[in-house]
Amino acid sequence: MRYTFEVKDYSLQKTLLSGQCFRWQEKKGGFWGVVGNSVLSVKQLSSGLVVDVYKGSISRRELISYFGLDVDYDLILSSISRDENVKNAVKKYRGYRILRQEPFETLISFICSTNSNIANTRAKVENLACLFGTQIGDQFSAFPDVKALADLSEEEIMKAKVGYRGKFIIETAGQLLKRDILNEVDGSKDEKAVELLTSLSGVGNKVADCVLLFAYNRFNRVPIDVWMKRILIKLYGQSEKAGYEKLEKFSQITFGKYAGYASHFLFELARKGELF
DNA sequence: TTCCAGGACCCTG
DNA sequence: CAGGGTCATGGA
Repeated sequence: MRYTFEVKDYSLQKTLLSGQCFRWQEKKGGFWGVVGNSVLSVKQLSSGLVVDVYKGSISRRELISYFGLDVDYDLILSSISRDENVKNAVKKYRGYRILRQEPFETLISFICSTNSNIANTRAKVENLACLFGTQIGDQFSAFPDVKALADLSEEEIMKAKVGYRGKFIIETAGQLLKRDILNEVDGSKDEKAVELLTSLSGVGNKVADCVLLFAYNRFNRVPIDVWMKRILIKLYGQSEKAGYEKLEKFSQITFGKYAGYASHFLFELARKGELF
């Protein structure tokens, strides 16, 4: 099955190799990855995207959702470009998009990201999928479902090299098995959503915001990681010891309704050493 | 060898 | 609630 999407200003490279998702790999001519239970190959055209469904099935509507093709990108860019630094970042990084990923996978992935780096996180997430997810074809695996992770012993999950996060992952999956918090988040206002997410083991403010931004597309959420903090201190005169909420609030006021989008442009540039 | 990486947790003061 | 130590793992 093949889908084509006409879209301008969409860079697969910038989007899929950014720090928002962890399972895409670039091969000759395209990107390969797993979305839900489908193995996809995605190629960049000047006029848009071509998605080949290699295994499993997925609808056009689901792809539009996943790749975030249903947003007004021009509106977002013009909104965040009112800030000069962001405007500059957008010039160099135009085409970067925020995906709309599956919440559970996003949640576990960002638990894995804590006190780690992106490359290492990718390995952990891939290990979890290979070891505990349903195999699709001979080279890919779906991300494991809630029950598959909840049922693991600490010893078993250590095989995925997730380190001390293993306990958090098992506990969080167990909590979700008892109560469908990720569904409740969907209908909750931001403050309540953060409260629900941070009630999960291994989830603090930063991971909660990543989930809200990358899985629920709440573009006003601004994950304050070490990079964003550096940016806010060096470029916006914020205090070294400002707390999380203060920095996020400042970002929302400074960058506006799509502050999360703005922060990711700055983040991607900063971590490449192109911002300072 | 030591330090650090998209932090969170737990314990003190 | 602010400030510390601690937590596996891999790469520089």
